[in-house]
Amino acid sequence: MPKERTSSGDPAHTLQLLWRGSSPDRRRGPRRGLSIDAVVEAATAIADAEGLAAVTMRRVAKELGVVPMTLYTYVPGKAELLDLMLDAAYARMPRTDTTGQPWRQRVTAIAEENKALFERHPWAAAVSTVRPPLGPGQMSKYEHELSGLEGLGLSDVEMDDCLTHLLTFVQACAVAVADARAAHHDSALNDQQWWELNAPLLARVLDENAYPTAVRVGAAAGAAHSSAYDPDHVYAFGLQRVLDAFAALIDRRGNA
Amino acid sequence: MPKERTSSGDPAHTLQLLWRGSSPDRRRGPRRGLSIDAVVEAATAIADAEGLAAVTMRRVAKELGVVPMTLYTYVPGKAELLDLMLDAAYARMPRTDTTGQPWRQRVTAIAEENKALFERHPWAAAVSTVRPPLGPGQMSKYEHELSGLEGLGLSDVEMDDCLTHLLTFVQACAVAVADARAAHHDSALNDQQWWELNAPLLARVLDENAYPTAVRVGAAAGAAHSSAYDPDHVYAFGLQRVLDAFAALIDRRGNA
DNA sequence: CTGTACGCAGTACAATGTACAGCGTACAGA
DNA sequence: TCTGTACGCTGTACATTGTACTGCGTACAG
Repeated sequence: MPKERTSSGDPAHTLQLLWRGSSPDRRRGPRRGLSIDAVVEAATAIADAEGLAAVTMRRVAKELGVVPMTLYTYVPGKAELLDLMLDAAYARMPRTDTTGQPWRQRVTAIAEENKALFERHPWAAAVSTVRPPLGPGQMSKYEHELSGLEGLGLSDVEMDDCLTHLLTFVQACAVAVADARAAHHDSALNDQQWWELNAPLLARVLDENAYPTAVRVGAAAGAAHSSAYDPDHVYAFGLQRVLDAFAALIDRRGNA
Repeated sequence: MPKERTSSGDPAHTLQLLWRGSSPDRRRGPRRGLSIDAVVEAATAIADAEGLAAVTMRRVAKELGVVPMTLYTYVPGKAELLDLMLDAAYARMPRTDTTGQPWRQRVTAIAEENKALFERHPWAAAVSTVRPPLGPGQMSKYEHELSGLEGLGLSDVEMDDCLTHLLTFVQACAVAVADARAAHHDSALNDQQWWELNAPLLARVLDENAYPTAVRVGAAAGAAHSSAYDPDHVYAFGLQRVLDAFAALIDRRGNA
């Protein structure tokens, strides 16, 4: 499926919510029983504990002791709620100060911070960021991460390119982890069990002569990690590749 | 959201479907009006034209001139249908013969084949592959792509690692494109229009002094590509990085 | 004191995957 | 040739989702 969050609402209103624009004038009527932050916090708690699929308007409302429709007086819709959740999560990310450290450590720190984000909030990997939440959290994150890439001799455009490349990689890893978790959740099998169940069945229908390389390499990879797909290894291996790639780009620039 | 497809059904049955296991004995009752292939083909046609969200059991059934529940006599459920769609798409991928070419061209060819897959079938990017469809299409694809990585001095495990890294990257790019398409579809705005709408609003709430690097780099990146996010550029830039990374790994191995 | 704006609640609807039960067909065995 | 049964297909039904709409009561502005 395409990812979640396709806010079709009014951009101005969404931005006002993200930046917590003050209420325009004195409020009439009964006092508000909740706050945007409370709604976002409740939704985030549910998502952290049970995954994004558990975040339904009814569920969030129940958690807050109100009826579902009440939420719509705080948030225009579910898409905007996801925007707010994501920007709040960005805002809460610890931002390591790596000034003075060698660039590989600085880039690694950026990756680790994002990895930690997705470990604390696995659902965040599943939220589309092609139209990012343009809130203070996102801005501050972007500012912080770009700072880590300054002084390497990269152009501004290359800095953005490299950051995008790095974050795309980390998010892709997180998506895989989240998918595995979701599959585990509603198939009652974890990845290893699933493979152990399928391997012998596959061996029966698979002609080893037809796929010699696949069988050989697949066996080697399966033996090397405990399972056929080891997320930690994919991340560790991939991060080294990304660092090597940046090194090549930086060297090229330095010699030019 | 987590991605689609969490087949909770019987693995043995799913494998039998993927490999088109013959019906065990002589059939009784009325003759079948359709075939698995027809169902898979119809679903794929809908997904290609209107996205994965348009693929509902009711819609597929209507396209085939049957009632929704009829599909369940061909396929155990929607998850398995997605498995079959994906494996069929894998099977149909053109497999370029790159024997004898330099390794960069061979790796590039693998990337391009996958990019083409996602261009022809954008929905494929949104289907989770942490538990891949273990069918003939997937197997043949894996065999083909591994062959392209042989003879580089990489170990079997490294071949698998590199392939995973490459495919993860290409799929991540495709996911972004698919997300943008989906957002365009149900917000009536394409990415460029969305940015043009948000940029001036953002400028009003954004303190330029608080995010100097972000504003500077963001402006440069936005000016360099026509939009703030250019999928083609992200792919082209990223592929070069992946190739550089592989080069570093291969060189290291060669010198070891 | 009163009118009105606004927070909150309840009902309602369309869309989804699919469980379940019934109906009719066409082959297996007589 | 006749009949029982396995099986393809249909129709109805249900739980779950986001959210539009309507009504009620509150608390501040005048």
